Amino acid sequence: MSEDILKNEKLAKLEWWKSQGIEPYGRKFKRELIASLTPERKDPVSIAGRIMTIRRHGKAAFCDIMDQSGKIQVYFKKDIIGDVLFERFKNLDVGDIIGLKGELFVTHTGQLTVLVKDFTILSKIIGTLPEKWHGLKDVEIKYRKRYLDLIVNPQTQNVFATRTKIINLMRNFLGQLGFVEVETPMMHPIPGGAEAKPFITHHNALDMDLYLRIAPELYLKKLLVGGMEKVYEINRSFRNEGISTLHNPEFTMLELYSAYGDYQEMMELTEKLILHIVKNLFDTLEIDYGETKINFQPPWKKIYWEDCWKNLGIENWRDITQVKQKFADLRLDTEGKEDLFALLDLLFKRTIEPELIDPTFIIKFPVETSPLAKTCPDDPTMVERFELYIAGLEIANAYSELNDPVEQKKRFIEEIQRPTERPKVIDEDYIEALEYGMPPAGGLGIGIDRLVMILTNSSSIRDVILFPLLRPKQ
RNA sequence: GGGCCGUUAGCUCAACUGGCAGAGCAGGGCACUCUUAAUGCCAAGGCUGGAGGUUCGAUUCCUCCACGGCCUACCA
Repeated sequence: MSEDILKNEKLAKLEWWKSQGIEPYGRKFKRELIASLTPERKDPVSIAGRIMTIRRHGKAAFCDIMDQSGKIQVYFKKDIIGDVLFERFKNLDVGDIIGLKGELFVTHTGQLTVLVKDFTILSKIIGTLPEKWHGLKDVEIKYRKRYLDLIVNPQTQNVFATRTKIINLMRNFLGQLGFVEVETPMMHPIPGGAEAKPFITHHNALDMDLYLRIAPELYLKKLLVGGMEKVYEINRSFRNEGISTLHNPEFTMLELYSAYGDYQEMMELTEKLILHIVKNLFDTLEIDYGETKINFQPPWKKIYWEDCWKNLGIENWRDITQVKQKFADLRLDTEGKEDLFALLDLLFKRTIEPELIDPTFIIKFPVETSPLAKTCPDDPTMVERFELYIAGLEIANAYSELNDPVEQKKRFIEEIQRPTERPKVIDEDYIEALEYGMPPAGGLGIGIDRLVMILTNSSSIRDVILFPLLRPKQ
């Protein structure tokens, strides 16, 4: 059956409704939530929702009506609603949105059902819903037409309800600790706060190029200078890089800063925050993720970054020949990389990262990889920083914030001297802010999309973003 | 950007080594006033993602293109 024919049949029904003097796209309808209905209810009920199935039996029919709270069976009976309404009922389709009034009863098979007394059409479907039994499986259609996915796949509703819950749990946890939620610019004159290729846009009136933010970090720390001591932003950031099961060009992070704290405090906070979420979502601290089980039981494992290399048998990770030798020993391809940190990063990804299933903090990183972090008091070549890994995914990144403006400027200069596709500009505005004195602070970033992936057992970031970026069809 | 795989009816899927493209659901008609993947009967629905090529003959083999998936690269 071609799509046009199906559509024309629906359009004919639409015309039928109009010919009866009924507007098939209705207005406000006073209704109660389907999930609130219980068998004890004796008085008339009023509900609205989408028709998901119709089982016609000549002069009667059963339908399932779904609203966001749930689904209930309703019973249309000709000798109850009369000839006129029953004729209207015949011109309803699966997918139509209706409002109805009736009384609850329980069928012979024990199912709570609304005996319809009156109903009205609120929105006529013209398209055709995907099949009721198998649902919508084609991932391309799921992403492009997320509304269809949401209508027919209850699991999808679940994932996004959980996503919202996670973010709400973050907000109430942080609120209780006295953190203030703020909003900072998403259009930056100079991209900063992370090492990533930015998107460029243009402001006409000011005739200036702007960059979509790659991270809110520098603005949030200006707020620390201003005396806002505990701030966070649940931020959409944008990175002009590849797309994968772990990367969407726009993604959501939690970034927070706590004055007079440090990375140790951030580690405790991270553990408590994620445990707060896990405990509220599940009855257990052990959850399934794909084929593996993740155990969130605290305290979480802590491994020094430097020890990762010792454990691999690399005596001195700064010796690039030892690092290259390890690649050779493990028969791993260096993929043409020559830079020490690029090689270490790759080796970490190949050998260590996949093993970090239960939440694990990797602690203290080389200063070269962390231009915004404070160095360790006992070792100026390393910084007070950690990354949190769960299920082999990098979930969080935090450090003791560098608040020395002179040191910061030096680091920026070193940074732009390394090869990068970013504009070679130092954010003097940020340096100037530091010159007015930023309190020592701990800062933390958590990848919300990835955390949601883990807590909803999703294998692709696209499954936790309502409208992931796809190339336009045709 | 590279490699591999996929694309068949509105949806979910078949079609062996090249031989008339098939089913369930949805939609249409008929019957049916407690069904719930309702049931029974009838009819319809396709340029097999697009463009070329090989062949008597292509959903099937080859080339190119489009879109997607996985891996990989880029990536704090």
